[in-house]
Amino acid sequence: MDSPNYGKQKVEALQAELECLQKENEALGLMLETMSRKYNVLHQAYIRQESDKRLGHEVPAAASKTSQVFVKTDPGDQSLIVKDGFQWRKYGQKITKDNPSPRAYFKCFMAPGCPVKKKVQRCVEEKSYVVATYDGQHNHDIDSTAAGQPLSSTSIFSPTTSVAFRPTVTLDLNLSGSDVLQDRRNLSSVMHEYSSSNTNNKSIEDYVASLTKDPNFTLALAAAVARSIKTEQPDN
DNA sequence: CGTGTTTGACCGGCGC
DNA sequence: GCGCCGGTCAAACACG
Repeated sequence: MDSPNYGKQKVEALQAELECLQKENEALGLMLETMSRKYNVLHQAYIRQESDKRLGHEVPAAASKTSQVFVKTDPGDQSLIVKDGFQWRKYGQKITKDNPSPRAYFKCFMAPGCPVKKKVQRCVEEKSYVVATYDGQHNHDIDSTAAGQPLSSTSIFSPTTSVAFRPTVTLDLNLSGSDVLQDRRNLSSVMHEYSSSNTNNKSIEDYVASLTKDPNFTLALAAAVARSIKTEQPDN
């Protein structure tokens, strides 16, 4: 068992695992950075709203109707299609200054007069992710039969406030009312609970059940979980 | 031929 | 006032 081949295979396996973890870490770092930026924007907006309230001004509620989700896709797939259970009609596409990838504009047409729009753009730093920004609230229910399974084959991270849509796989990383350090703790807490086999948290089990449907996510997560368990329990 | 997508033109907001 | 940029419109085009 201690043959050179066995050692070589072990090194290769560890290198592959390390590479996998590095990619995972890059993606998580990117999301964290985005969340931090979002938090700063939201915090400034919150401060403005509070000062407006003190001055007796009415605060518009429109700001709370925007959400942003990260969707893991095939990096080679340029379609910018996010299956979220709603029916969207593309009405425009633009190249923006801050991102060489085109931004696509969609309107919801599942119900007449539905005001919801979304913008979909490939993430500038992590090409395997697209960022979908939802604007407005649906005036109708989701039709799961209309557009295939909603988001079940993709990995979703929702770093901001959520609107009334139904992601199957959503890590609620709502930033409002918390600080960045708390979000870091929440993120690591989710990963920790994920790695603990004796958890009684039903929602985590639901997450696992949903995420295991995605082979890519399962593969990457399994490596991360294994690494996490080793770190937590070096004796084992 | 009907429906959905593409893409250039246009418009309005914002910063300088 | 001007220019830049993001968002929207609508005619042309593609496809079933």
